[in-house]
Amino acid sequence: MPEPETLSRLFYSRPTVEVARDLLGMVLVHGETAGIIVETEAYPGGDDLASHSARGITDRTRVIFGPPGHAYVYLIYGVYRCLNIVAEPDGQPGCVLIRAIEPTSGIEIMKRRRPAAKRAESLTNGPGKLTLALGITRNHYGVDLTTGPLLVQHQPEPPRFEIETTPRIGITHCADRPLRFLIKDNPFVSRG
DNA sequence: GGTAGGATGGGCT
DNA sequence: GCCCATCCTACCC
Repeated sequence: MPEPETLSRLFYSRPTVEVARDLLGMVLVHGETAGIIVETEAYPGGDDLASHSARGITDRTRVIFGPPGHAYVYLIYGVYRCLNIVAEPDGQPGCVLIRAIEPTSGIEIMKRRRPAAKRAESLTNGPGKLTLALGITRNHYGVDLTTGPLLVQHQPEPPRFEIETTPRIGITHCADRPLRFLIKDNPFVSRG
């Protein structure tokens, strides 16, 4: 049984869409809690007006233009936090929103952090839910995911799965672009 | 089964 | 001052 391997900087230093697809099936780890990434969205920047980086470098978007493999965390609707992972080579914008995970470790801890979740499937089936369950806050803005304690690893024995592609959720600009990726028939995605 | 409305704060014009 | 890459509750089939 091989040891789980942490994804390297090179993994993230590729086109945003490729990184978004390849992150499916990887394991997101934070402390005692962990889960398999089952749903992502690509925000490639450039002419994609849905991307926060589309209007250039600001205090908030600076990390998206920096070296890949770092966390872009932001506050949404004044209430929740969304976790993104920076892609593309250093200097080019692009990040991947983690939208849902399938819990694998620390499920009791997650339940304590998510008292509103009635079923196991609702623990982490949304971007705001999974950051609560994993204990991710804006203090994680800019942290390096290749070193931890927040990191992404290969599954030792990855199962086979099909990838479904759809438009992204909850955006107004470029709402027709097929940049959302999910594991087909996985019950832990935010919506089928 | 479904959805309308509110919470709540920071980023940008 | 307006706009959100969301979630939960209440209420209605």
